[in-house]
Amino acid sequence: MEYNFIEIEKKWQAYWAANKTFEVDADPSKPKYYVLDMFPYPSGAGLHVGHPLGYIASDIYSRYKRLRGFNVLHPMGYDAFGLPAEQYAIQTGQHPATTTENNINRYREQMDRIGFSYDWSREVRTCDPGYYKWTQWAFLQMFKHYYNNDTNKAEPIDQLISIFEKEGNLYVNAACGDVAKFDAAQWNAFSEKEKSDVLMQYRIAYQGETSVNWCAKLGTVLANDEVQGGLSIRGGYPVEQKKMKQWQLRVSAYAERLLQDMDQLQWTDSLKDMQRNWIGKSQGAEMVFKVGDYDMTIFTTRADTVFGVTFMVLAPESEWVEKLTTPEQKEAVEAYLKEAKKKTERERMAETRKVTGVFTGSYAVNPLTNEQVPVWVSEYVLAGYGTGAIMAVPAHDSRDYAFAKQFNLPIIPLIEGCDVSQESFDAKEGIMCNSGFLNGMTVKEAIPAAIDYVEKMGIGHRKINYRLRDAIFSRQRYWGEPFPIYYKDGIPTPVPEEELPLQLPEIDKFLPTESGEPPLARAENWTYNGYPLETSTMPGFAGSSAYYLRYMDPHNDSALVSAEADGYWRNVDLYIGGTEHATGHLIYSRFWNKFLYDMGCVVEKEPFQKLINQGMIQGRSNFVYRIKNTNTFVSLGLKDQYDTTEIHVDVNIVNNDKLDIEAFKNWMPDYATAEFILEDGEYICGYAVEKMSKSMFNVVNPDNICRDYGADTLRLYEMFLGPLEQSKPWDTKGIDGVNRFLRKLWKMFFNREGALCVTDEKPSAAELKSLHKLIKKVGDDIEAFSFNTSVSAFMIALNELNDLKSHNKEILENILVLLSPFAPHITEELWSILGHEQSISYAKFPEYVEAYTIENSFEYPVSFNGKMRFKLELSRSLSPKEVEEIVRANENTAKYLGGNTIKKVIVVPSKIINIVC
RNA sequence: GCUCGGAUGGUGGAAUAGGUAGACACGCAGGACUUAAAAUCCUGUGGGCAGAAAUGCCCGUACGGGUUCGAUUCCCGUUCCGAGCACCA
Repeated sequence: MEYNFIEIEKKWQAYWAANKTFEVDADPSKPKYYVLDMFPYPSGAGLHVGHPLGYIASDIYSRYKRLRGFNVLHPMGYDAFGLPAEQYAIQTGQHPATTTENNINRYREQMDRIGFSYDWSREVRTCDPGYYKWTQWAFLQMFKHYYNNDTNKAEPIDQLISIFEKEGNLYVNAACGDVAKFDAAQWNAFSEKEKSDVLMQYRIAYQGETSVNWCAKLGTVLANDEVQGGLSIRGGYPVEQKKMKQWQLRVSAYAERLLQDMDQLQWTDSLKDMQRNWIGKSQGAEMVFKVGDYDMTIFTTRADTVFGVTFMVLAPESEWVEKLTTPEQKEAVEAYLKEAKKKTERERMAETRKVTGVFTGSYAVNPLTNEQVPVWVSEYVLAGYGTGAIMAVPAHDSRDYAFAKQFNLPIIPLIEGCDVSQESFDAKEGIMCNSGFLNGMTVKEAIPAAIDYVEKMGIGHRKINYRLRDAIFSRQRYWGEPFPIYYKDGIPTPVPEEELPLQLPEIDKFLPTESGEPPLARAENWTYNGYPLETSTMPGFAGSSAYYLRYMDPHNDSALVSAEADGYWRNVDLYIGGTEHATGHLIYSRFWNKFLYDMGCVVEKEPFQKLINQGMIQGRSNFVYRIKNTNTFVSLGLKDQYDTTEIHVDVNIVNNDKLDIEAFKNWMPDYATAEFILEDGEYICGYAVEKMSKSMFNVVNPDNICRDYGADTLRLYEMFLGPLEQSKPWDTKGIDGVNRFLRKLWKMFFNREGALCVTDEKPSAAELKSLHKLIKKVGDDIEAFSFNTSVSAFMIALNELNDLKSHNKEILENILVLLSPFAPHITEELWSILGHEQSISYAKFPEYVEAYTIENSFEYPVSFNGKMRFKLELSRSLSPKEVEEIVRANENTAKYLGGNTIKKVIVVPSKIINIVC
């Protein structure tokens, strides 16, 4: 009987689907385990061999947990709203829904071939109205809540309104924008519009004028994590800063909780670091500097350096600029502002070394020295952080230093012995000098001492700042969730919840309108009760922020997730996905979850308990070398003798870096007449590790691998390639090894005639030893996500059993169970051939028995130097005399052991390898 | 610039509460089977030296130091590579 993987895989995939093997229900009698993959955006290119890496890992873990008796929730869906489908629609006129549907079908087909154990009855698609109803619902809840800093949670905005009616906002401590103080009488006298404007400053989902990343080419704003180096991540178009009115989410209100609650998560330190960095907490002080009649507040983390302040700097966008510019400087300042405004973000970055600035003409008074220092304006101060104004200490801040050098401002060193003639001394260490009452203190002492002092003087106070900004939540695009908001006489008003979902309207063209309105403005009757509806749509992260909750209860019409389903499944135990979402999705999702937690909708504070970042699978490109101006190609080893051009060649016509010359000639018409300079009769190609992409001809399609080797081989090989979390290049050439392993396994069950040849006798000690070593290793490795070494362990065990000529049924059955998470199809087939009627998924993970793995254990009481007693546990039997010799031969070791009682010494001939005292 | 991670044979990678470095696999070389090829199986495979051989000795985990009886593993410094952030006061 042959190992016909094509038939076997088709058969069991159909079996699982027909028997609903992997569909689960909440079952309080069993412990739950929730394994989640980051759902994919279904792109037109389909899956390449890198995409399923994480899915395979999570599938192995899910199947493993089932064998361990857990009720495993393992769902999959699609992040289906997004820019590529919309851009494709603009170019071709094809509706994004159609493109998306086609792509999803393709993805599904590809995933099904790999044999995943998803519960497809729970599939979600973010573009499905039944799904985005709850995205819109969550947005409305955020619109209807504000963040109370005293209770440290989101609370209904109605409560805030009743407070306003009673006492205004005088005693309200809430996360909010810029609002003037008012009392109850003033509030009650406000018009509807004024009230709406005030409340807008408090809402968690709010509309506000802000500086945004505007991408003219895409015609939309982008979030900070969608921009990199001044270019949009999608498309790579220039992005500029622009003041616009946008919907935003008050993520910043949750900064501290997002930071604190990370401690309870089992995420990698590097990922936590990335989030900590992004949140960017810094402790410092706000301090008031007098400028004429004004009190100007600045933020600093180095209160100890106030004695070294020699100038002040304002951000160009700061409101102080206008107030402080003197008539004489007006012209110069305005010219500078105009210049700064014109620059895009990208230009600013390119000129990062160039120091620019202008003097306002005003002077501030240093509150500790009473000296006057000039106030400047410069781009290097950001309006969005702190107060948009800083005190400059050139001696101890490199940016202030560069500025001082450029404009010839004084530099006063404040730390004993530091040299600031060439560069600033930024380190927070040393003994203070030139600093009045701080002299003689270390920097670490001086910082709190200085803050205490200014607090006592009433000119400042401790303050914590975060870099984390509120998330811009509107996009000027078509293919996203519409906002359930209409404008009643200019007042943003929510569409009633019971009328959700507010469905995306049909439009004829997907471009912005001629007047620059978003595409939704093209829709006819895009109104609610005659009032205009919001024309922006929500960004990509909206739909992906709570999808893990929806999987728990995907068909519920009356709630995002029922209390029962949420109470049982709680949160994701294991989340697997790429690290690229560290500062996007993984922050937004945590924020979203915390908001729902505040509302009492979910029971867990954090959505993803354990998180594994699978590495990227890169492409391995091959090159041929064409001699310039000829059609002759020279092999790698000889190319240095010629002037050549490196050309990518399709990796599918290269085997072990050897070019299939005939295939190459047929590859492209240009090469039909190509000539070759060979080495040893072969054409050897060069190679490089690059991103897997069509243009580099290095894309390997999983469908082809499944066709040629089978899904089980693909699964094993992807795991065998290296540690899950590490990025590594795909190289098909190693795949024969795992394929051979599966064929060997198959052969152990059948004799030459193809008849089943397993035997029923009791397993031998050697067989049991191999098996139980494997049980231990595989169990430990899966728990540690070290799948590559467990694949090796299977190979070793099989080699051992082969050497023993073992066909023992009991042993083989156990091995099938152990292997079933990795290679589900072949194990199901063999399992059923052995006479089992139920799927192997219902088997139990074998119990490890340590006794089987210890072959020889001897204890030798040995005296050495007349003092020590050795108790030896040996990997083979040795005479006591032999042992003594060995110990004597390792005299240094013996010295080290002096006086201790040795419990265990593992000995190999002539060397001691392990000593346990 | 700051933060984090990494460097082991021809290749992917094993091995760390410090204890036989190179498991497993690919590739390569040789052999068996075959008219031949494929497939399969067997043997060898870090480098150097000695030996007819079994084998023995020396060197070796990016580089330089340190701790230790013993370091791929821990500490300090250097180089290179990768990822993230980027004027966050």
